[in-house]
Amino acid sequence: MSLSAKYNSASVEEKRYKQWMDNDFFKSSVNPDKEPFTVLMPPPNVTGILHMGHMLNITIQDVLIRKARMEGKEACWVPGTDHASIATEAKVVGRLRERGITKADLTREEFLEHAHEWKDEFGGIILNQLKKLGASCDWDRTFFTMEKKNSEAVVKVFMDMYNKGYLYRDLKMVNWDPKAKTTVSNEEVIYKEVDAALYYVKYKIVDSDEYVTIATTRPETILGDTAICINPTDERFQHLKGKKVIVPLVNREIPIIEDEYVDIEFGTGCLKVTPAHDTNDYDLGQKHNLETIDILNDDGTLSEAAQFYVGLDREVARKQISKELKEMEILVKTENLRHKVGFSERNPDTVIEPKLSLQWFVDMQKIVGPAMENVMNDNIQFYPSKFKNTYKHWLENIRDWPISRQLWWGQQIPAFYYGDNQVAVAATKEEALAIAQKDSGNDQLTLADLKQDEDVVDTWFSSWLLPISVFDGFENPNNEEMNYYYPTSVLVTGWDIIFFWVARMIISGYEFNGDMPFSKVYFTGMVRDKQRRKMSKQLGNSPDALKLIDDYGADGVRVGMLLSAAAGNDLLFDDKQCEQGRNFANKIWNAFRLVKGWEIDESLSGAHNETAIHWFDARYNQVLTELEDHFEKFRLSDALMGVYKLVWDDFCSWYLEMIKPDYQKPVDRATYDATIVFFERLMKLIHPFMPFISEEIWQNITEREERDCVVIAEWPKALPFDQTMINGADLAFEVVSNIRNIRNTKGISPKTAMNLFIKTDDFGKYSSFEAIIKKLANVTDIASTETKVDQAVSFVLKGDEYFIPLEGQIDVVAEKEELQKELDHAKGFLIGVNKKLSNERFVSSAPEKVVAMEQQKKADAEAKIKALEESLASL
RNA sequence: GGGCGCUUAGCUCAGUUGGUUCAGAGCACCUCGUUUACACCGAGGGGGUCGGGGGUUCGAAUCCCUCAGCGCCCACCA
Repeated sequence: MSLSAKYNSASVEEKRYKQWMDNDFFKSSVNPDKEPFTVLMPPPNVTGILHMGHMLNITIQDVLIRKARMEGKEACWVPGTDHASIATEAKVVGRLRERGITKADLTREEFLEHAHEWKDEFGGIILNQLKKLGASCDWDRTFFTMEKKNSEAVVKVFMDMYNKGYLYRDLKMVNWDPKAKTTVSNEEVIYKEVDAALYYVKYKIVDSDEYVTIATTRPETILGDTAICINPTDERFQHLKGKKVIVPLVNREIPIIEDEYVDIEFGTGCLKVTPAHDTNDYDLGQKHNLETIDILNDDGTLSEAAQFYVGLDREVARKQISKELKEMEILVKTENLRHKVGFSERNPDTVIEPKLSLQWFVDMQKIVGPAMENVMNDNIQFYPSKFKNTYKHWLENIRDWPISRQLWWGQQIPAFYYGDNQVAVAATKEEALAIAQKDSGNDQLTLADLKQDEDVVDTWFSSWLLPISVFDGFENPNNEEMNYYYPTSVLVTGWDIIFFWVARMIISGYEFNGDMPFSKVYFTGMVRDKQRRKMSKQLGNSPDALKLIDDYGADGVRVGMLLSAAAGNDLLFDDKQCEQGRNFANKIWNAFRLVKGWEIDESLSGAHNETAIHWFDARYNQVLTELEDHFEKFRLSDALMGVYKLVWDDFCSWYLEMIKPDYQKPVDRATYDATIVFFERLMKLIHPFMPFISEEIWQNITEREERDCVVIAEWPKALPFDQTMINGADLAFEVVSNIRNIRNTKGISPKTAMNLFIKTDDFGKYSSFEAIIKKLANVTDIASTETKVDQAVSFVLKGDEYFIPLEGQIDVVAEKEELQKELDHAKGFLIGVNKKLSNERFVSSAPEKVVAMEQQKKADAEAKIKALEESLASL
């Protein structure tokens, strides 16, 4: 069989993924004999496409799931997609607009038809992309947040919370997205610093020729002013108390009120109050019984109530009004002001308006208790733990959650109104009617008297239930799957949705199922570009994920993502990292090619390569031990790097070079078999990180049964390892490196054989490594020597002295210089060690181990100095 | 305005309770190499007084204080 020198990822990936699927390796069912390992995938938006954040997130989950599966756990990874109410609706509206249709022209039903059409067209594309990455989900469990099971959960929870008094409907200041024309929660508002103008406008005082000047960034809201406010302690404005002013343009008389809230230092010290369009102003309005004039329509244009500029967008109106004020000569001046303005998370160019609105809210205070406690006491562990602080801060200051959205794409609120704004909350209109009749004592009410709330719930009101709803825990509490899979094992998600999702899932887990939804949370960082900019479509700095897979292979991309992904740290994405991953795959592939090319000579008997085999076995177990520790702490990049070096350095550079037969010579059976076993063991370690190439090699390194796949192979157990062997090899490797270095500096070809003499107290310790040193450093003979060797280059390691005779090639002067340099360094080192050891306080306070170590250092240094001095003297 | 975090080699970062292996890794870089698995490679090598200053200690990248710079989150200042 002839294998290409380049690993061809494309031809392998599809074939192997199909094999796994055909054998149902990713399927999971309740199995009491096994420990469950459950992961709920943070569902990507149903119409989304794969981006770098998904790649990172999915890769990490897949690594954890695959390892757990190999460890014999019942690995269950539940995939799904989110209906993403506001985002998807925005996309659908955009598409309709392209076709010349506006949402207002459609009925709810018609609109939903378009939305479903869109979903059917684009939905699920992303799930297929995840497969390309190798995601080993139980696809039979694929959920969609708007499917029946999840919708019913939402309705059930809504009713439950309403009945418990955790939900209420109220007229409050909310964040309004004028583009999507819906309320959004605080978490959906992104504050950005922008340069704005601060307008100074004077208002005429009633029955006086005087004016009072206010400062505002939003002159258009003047039309909704219902008071001017001063600080009662402000010396400058004592004479204004009890007076009234006239609002420009609309010529409305409004009072001057007093409140401590006003900052004397800011602007003019006079504040105009617009209760309908500012949270603080609203509070002032409540406190001082002010009229509320809402001058904005839902789409952000001025309303009839504004009287002027009706129908004009507020931002355009601002400019025109400021111009008009100037013409009226009541615009005193404008200043530049840099301040923060809230934008919509989903429509990043849209400024969020504070708006007074009747909405459904969750009274969060009533349900946060266990969520706080169980994270703080580490019942639920955060990785990295620093996010506990962020979490704590948010919970401590938690606000009520506005959950109604003025959208159609989503779960419609199960509230039915009748009579004089009375409400019945129920799953169906019929049930609502019964409640309504009972509550109102009016059995004349009919279905026609009930009207269901037009709004839908916030997307997150559906996703916060997922850990329970995906296992049908609302419809059938305590069902078999809930009992087995819940709580899930680990949640892997970005820190940016810690409030949106993580915190709320924890709250709902305790509230609705009495237990945590997961025991560990691994927070991934944000994927940024080399300049630390967040990857985004607008910037065009996000690479095409599928193209990356084409270019570097899924395994290569996974390695690329993982190498720089310490938990919680943002990672700076660079193609270079994927290239490294691809190169690694290629390296593995070629090691495989080498071994596959060997001929076995069954007649070669006796001990061959025993040391090499014994050594690599020890190293393998050493690295495996470290690996388990890294996994324990979710240090996946360290874990991968450990495997990377074990394969590349220990296995390829040392082990294979040690045992490699001469050109076109056969290998003995024992060495061959040991090498195949090592390959199998290495493929197991690689598999969670690089599933495809590990499977391909697993299948081809030896004969396999149909279902004998590395994906379900048993994860190796870390065994005790021979540290003495590892130390011995380290010394031998150092000798080899020193000799190679001599070749390099002296310009001696690796093909020129040399001899090695060692001056040591214990020549026996080299016996195991003699053959290895000879082979790797191209040394013909290794001999012990009592004295120094003339006409030789020397080096010293751990008190032993090594000589390479190089007659006629020794530059005595240069050699002397080098030895002298080394000697000086050793002497300096010795002085330092002696100083430490002669310090009584050090000797008496430091632990014995540390002192002993220093003494060993001293002995080593002394031996080295002695050897160097001898060499120097004889040159 | 509150809170959190960061500053270690050219770049990205590890350094767990202060003490073998503490100054590391990967990449990049330099030199050499058309060696019979791999140039997506091999061999070798050079880079940092751990942001500045002070303190605690026998001993500090690690603990404390302080200064400087950077990043993030939360919060209604017009």
